[in-house]
Amino acid sequence: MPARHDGDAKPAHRSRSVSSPTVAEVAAEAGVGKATAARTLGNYGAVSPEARARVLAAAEKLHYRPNSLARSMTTGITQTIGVVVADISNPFFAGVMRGIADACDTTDYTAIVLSTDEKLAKERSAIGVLIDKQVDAIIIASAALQPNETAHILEAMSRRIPIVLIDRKVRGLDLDAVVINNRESAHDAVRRFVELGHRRIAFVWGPTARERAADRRRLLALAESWLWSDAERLRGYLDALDEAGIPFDPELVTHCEYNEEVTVGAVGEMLALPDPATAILTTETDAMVGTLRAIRAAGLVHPRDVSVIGFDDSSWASVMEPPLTMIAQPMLELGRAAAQHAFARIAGDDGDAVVEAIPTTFIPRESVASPRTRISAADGR
Amino acid sequence: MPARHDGDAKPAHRSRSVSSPTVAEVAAEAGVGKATAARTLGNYGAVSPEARARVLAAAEKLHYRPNSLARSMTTGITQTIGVVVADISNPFFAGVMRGIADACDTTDYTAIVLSTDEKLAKERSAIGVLIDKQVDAIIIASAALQPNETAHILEAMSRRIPIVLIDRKVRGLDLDAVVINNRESAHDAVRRFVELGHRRIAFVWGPTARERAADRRRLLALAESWLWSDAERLRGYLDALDEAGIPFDPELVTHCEYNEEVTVGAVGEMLALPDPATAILTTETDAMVGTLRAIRAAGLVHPRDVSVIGFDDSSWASVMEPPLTMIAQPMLELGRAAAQHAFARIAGDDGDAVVEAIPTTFIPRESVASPRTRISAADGR
DNA sequence: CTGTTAGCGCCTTCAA
DNA sequence: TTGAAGGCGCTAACAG
Repeated sequence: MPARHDGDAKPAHRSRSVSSPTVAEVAAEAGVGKATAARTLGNYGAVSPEARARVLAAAEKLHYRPNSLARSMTTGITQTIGVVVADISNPFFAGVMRGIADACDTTDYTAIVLSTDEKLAKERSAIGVLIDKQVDAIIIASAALQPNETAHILEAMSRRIPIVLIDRKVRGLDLDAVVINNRESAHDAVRRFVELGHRRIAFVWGPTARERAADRRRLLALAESWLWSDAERLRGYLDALDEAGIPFDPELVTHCEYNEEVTVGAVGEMLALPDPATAILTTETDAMVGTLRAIRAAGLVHPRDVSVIGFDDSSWASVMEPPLTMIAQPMLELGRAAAQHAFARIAGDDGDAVVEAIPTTFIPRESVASPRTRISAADGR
Repeated sequence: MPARHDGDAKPAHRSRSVSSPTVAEVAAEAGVGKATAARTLGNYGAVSPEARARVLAAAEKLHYRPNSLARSMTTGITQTIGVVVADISNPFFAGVMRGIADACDTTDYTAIVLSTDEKLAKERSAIGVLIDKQVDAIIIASAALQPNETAHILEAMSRRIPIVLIDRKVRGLDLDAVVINNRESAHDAVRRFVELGHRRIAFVWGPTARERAADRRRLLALAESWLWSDAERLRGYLDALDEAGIPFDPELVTHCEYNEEVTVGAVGEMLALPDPATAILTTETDAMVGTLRAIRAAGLVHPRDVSVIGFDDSSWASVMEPPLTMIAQPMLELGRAAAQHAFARIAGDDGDAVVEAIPTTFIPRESVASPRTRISAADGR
């Protein structure tokens, strides 16, 4: 015990170094007990105003900053929430992240972000990292489709970490979720096409097709194996078709595999049909960009030859010629709301899981018009 | 000392609960000392293969997971890096963030993101948060312009936290920096205009003007008070003008205040000049979108009436009619490179600060052409 | 209201 | 190589 009887060997060795002062040092400076200093510095417990003032003054003088690691270790609270998304560079998730970040710095929380590229393996390891980091809550846009793919989420739940789903619900998971009203939004867009007289309405969406659904029922069955948000949009599309008594035509539902090039080809075929599409709803930016390229490649012009509406507004949409009618998603609100739910759970709220559906905003511009007479489209050029 | 002589009172009370097993528990299970278990679990020190195997088996059996907080507290290493940007929802920073995140999950680091909205106050508090969280390094796109605005960064440096600047250098700070070759990129773009015969070349950029610079020298002086990256682009623009012997005209340098609406107005004026701009270089997305709107509002068409080139490519640029010629920034590479520098510093590299300039990619499309004869532009419509 | 005394789970001397 | 013991900075439980 060499340093034992040399009372201040260690303090002396460190107190003048770069490292921050500790509660004990502040207490000494203030002439109070360690606990009293700790109480005022961590503001908990009760301290006399007088002692409190002395401690605060000492802390100020010594430039005291609490060691958050030590604090977290004893309290189990890290003031950190983990965010798991497909891709932080995707404008949608970037917007969501911003919303979460805003909510965080209002409440002195801090956010850790992890991207999964929709890969379950990466998602699993992301959850592992967050558990190890002992985040106080997790907000996740999960790529899990089936209940048997949710083990990692259940694991986090079993450790009593509050979890909030964002953008997508996951089957079999009874958790808070913040989503947009996908189904209604798609339904509404298609209805607008219908009202203008369109009957050949196409749906250009993300998921990769494993097979081409021959009929409506089959398609809906397959939808179970796609991201919830995509499936909902498909349902909305079908809802509107039903409502208008328009039969489902598999040739008008085109998979773009979340890829612009694939979209160009797929939409090209759709436009070359004997009875081509006269209106197109796209579910994401790449799909819209690909669709526009396909329209142009076919020598057509929107909205004269084809009307288009797309999910995910962007400032670019307003300078297209003509400007594009879009469905804007409230990304910031989505993120903020998710964070609020997370905070509520952290605070102890153990009520039933709540699903919050935030509405999109329909932004009418000029890419939608009545269909041209079929004749001109068939032999026009 | 109530629990003192009751050897396992506490362990018994917790070992079967939800909390993870500790090194001590693993050690007990493996029948070795705590230190030996700790050594193999934290893989440091030397352990006999035999003991090691037993410990690993025990850890496996008990589902041991190290408590990263406890580990961080004793080692001072958090395996976390902090990222401070203006706005994580801005596609540029979102891309940079993705690059950083990719580098992080290759190296088992984790990233915390904070947005500042270019506000120094928020930046200061962000740095404070990161210091408190004890991140191992900080990557920052600082809004600091003058050496006297860098106290918070110096503070972090004094705590020996490695710092890497990204996107912008900061005057007075001798730190690693990863940026793009702004000046050369702008110079190159303007030179292309010149080569096609343009003489009335405009520069539409972000910063808010405090005053309208009357001449070249004054403008450069003012540039000191703008973000480094913006100032560099301006210099590149002026370089090209000099090279071509084109006199600087203050009416062709328009401030858009990072705002689309402002841009529309400013560019509108520029297009209404007696001797209007025939080519425009924009420094960011909002500026480009605003410029396109202004061009259209003036009843003009690109590139016939005005040629345009802009910084920050986007998939939308390719579907504009005609497609836009753009300067693409390597966002992912920027992020990755910054992370690499951070890791190197964490690993102990204490060489001189290095500035890495990553080149942009010029993407020629169809928004650039030779200027029309002045006459038609002057009284055309 | 206050100070004393224990830990939190880990890494790290140190002596064996 | 190994184990015992001490300490990181903080909160928490308990007397006073």
